[in-house]
Amino acid sequence: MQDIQDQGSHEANEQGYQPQAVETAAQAYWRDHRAYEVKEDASRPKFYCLSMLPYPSGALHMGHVRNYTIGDVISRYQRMQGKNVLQPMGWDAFGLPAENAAIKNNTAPAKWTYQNIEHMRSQLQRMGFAYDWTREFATCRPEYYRWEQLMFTRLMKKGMAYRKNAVVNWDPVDQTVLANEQVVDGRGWRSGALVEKREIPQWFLKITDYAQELLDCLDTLPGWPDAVKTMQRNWIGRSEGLEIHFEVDGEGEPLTVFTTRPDTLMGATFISIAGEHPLAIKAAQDNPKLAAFLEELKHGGVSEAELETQEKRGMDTGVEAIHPLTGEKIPVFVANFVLWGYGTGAVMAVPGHDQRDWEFAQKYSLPIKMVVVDRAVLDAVAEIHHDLSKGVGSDPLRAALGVGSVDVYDIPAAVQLIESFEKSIQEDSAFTERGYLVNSGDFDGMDYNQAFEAMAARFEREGTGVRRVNWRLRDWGVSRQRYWGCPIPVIYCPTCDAVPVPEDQLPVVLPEDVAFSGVQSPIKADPAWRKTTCPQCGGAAERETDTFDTFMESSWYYARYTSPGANDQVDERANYWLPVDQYIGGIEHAILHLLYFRFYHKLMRDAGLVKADEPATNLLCQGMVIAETFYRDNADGSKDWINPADVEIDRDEKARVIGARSKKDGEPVKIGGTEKMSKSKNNGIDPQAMVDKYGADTVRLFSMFAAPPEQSLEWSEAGVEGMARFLRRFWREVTTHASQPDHPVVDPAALDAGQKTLRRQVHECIQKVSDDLGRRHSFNTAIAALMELLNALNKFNDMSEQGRAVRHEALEAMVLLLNPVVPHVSHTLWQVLGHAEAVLEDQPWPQVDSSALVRDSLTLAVQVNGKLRGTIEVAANASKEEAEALARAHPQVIAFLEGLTIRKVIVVPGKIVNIVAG
RNA sequence: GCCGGUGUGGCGGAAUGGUAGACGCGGCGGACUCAAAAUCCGCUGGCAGCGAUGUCGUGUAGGUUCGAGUCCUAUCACCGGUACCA
Repeated sequence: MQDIQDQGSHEANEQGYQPQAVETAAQAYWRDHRAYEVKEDASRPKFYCLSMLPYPSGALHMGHVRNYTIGDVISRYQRMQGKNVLQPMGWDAFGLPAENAAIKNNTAPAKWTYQNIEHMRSQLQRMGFAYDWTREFATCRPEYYRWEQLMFTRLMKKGMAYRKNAVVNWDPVDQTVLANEQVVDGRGWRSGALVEKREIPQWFLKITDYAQELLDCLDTLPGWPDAVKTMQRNWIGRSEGLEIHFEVDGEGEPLTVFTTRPDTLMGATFISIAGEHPLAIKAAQDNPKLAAFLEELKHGGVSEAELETQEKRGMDTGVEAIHPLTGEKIPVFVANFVLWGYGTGAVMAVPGHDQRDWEFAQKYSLPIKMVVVDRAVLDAVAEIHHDLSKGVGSDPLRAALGVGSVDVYDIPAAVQLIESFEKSIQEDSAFTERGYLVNSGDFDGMDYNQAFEAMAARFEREGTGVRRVNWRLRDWGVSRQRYWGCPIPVIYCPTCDAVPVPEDQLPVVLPEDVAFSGVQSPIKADPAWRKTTCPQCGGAAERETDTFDTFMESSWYYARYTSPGANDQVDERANYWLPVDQYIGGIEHAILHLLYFRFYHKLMRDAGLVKADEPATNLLCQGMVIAETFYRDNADGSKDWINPADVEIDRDEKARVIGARSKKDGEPVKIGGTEKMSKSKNNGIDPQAMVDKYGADTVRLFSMFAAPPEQSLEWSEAGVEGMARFLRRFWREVTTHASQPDHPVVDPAALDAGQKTLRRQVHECIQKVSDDLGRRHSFNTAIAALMELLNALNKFNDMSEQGRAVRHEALEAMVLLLNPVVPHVSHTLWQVLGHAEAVLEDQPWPQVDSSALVRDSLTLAVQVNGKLRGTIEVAANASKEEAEALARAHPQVIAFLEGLTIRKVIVVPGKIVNIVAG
């Protein structure tokens, strides 16, 4: 054994670092030893590390490489801590791009998808990720989606799934429903036709039933980023308010509005309703102008971004509502910013105290009333009232305020203050802060909370309104009018209506061998597929031809990995592995996927399938991978994007970038800025090409080193070369050392000063890398610490016995510390250092020897008035007084203190001495 | 529009209220070489100065603090999401 290793290290030394050979050998070893296949083991703590599964779009991109390298580093690190680690991988295989590719390449979506999976799987394997491949699945397989269909039928029976009409983007030329992404500037991306809104019946899951729990449980997730939790809170959007009924002239039914600002009710000067509101539709029947306006509102897409940024427009319906407090008649407008489906589709408009209403009122010359003021204005109002009445306590406003002690009155000033406040509401902008009520009769002087309570009590007593908790969150629409998705397991019967497909008839299988033109779904076009019999009455019936939103599959895949082959959605094994200990994926999933994922987990919990309340305890959101863009202008004004791999950079004498040239023709190209890697800007860097050129370890190392995980990562091939250089230097350091005939053991008592210093650096490095990888997930600084240690080792030329012993300890530690990031290199160098072949994740993680960390002296910074003036060396155990005395004696300090008196000295032990003088 | 994030040398970034720029890239100088590549050594925020050193400096404008890149207020720019892209 020893001979073989010596020979191996000798060869390694001669040839240097050969990434392709090293990686092939390590991967073969892991495969042969089934190194990353795991089973439930109650005797060991488990760790479930999950990266968001990829959509099989064709080839791995750098975003995948980054995501999965982070997951792999955490997985390998946790296993080296003795955990039973599950790290699975699979394919989010249904989706729109397969349909687009099918049209473009004239292949069936299924075939295209399976080919992509084959290719991308081999790419993942080439990266050396420690996955348990026995648990792999693709979500487009009936073995997977049958359980999702089963869950849906259970939810139908519980009343958690229901059908209602909902608005979609309709392309009138192609006669299809468009995704929001397929609507560009209000037009269909292929046909170019003006998109219309159309209502069609669709299936929904009652996520709103879980709104409160989804909100409350965020507080039980300290391991989730605050940004994600805040976005989810705002998305769920709990608000407490009042529903107020406005009687409408000539209508039996009152018009109901929801408001979170009932305190501003007296300032309501009109009502805005959505175009889809029944009142609007009715009013339009004998008002052609209004009918034309409603028709116009139907143009354009349905996305919130589009609706909220369009110009605010409206039209008077001619209908008048009666203000419930004043009895005044106020106009009802149709407005394009009121959304049908939020609240009641009608809002009371208070232009004085809502900016959007204010702008609308300005545009349509509607009255603006001031009913809420700040404290200073309220006091001015009170003073005037006091002066006029001269009676203490006779004025309800004064009573509410408790203003009785004001004895200096300046009436003209008070009037001026009130007038200028009112003028600003009339002319500048709405006053939207909470304040105190004026011009509101009995409610004058009240603050927001008092007014809310008083209004609520009054309306509830009179039966004209009610307290209501409103949610921004809407039920999850899961129907898609597309082919490449999981069929919704419903049968429509003329007598029994919508019937869930019985369990013994599941799965409803999507045919894969189809011709796909892109205009219509093959299962919608095929009457034979549709035709079936009703499970209840046995009569002729038809299948649902819509498919599920693909977020449905990605909402429970994490649970299926725990229970391969289970005869239900999951089995008991799920409760061993769940919840996921570390989930990793892009920040773009902060709301939709991660909310559906949490919701679906609660559905499974309430079906008795899993026990935990939340699916994942820790979440890491990694940033995008970006790259420089380069282009040339074409004659027609368009741009010709040139891949960064084909461009050379020109610099001036100060290394500033002054231009770029094509490697192909040497002619200049323009620099277009750094952007997310994309096909459209041709700035994608192919991971495969990088792995072929540098090896997987170098690519992994760069993607972990170049930026902290949550930030965007700029790809730089020069940076990649730097990583390759580091690995070559490390390789040389280890192989050179290993070629020594013996490897002595460290004797701490026998070390000289230089050896002690190096050993301290080694143990400081172990401490930092352990903390950075395990707790902070600060991979870039962990790698920087290892680079620093290699630089220190490089300068350490001590060939004495203890010198070699310290070096040996350092190199063994480095091989293990680097293993999570560059597992192939570590696998090989571990043997070079004289160990038998092993799964390195089963080796214990290096431990810090705290006695090696002890220092004799420390460097303190010395400041005068917070500005650095020098440093002092103090004994490690020096007192504050000793540190202060040394600082005062520093020549620079003395110079800066000349003519000043010392007022205070702040000593922070081990850090700083700050002398405050003036 | 709304919600969330980011902003530091020529570039990627470090600094967990305590010496701003660790580490890497790029650049400059040198060694080795017939030469080049690779490798190794040294220097490298701006301004002033031979130098010691001084001074300015973390998007912008204020504030809190003995001390702010870090905390607070306002503001600008860019990025992500915005419910049918995944």
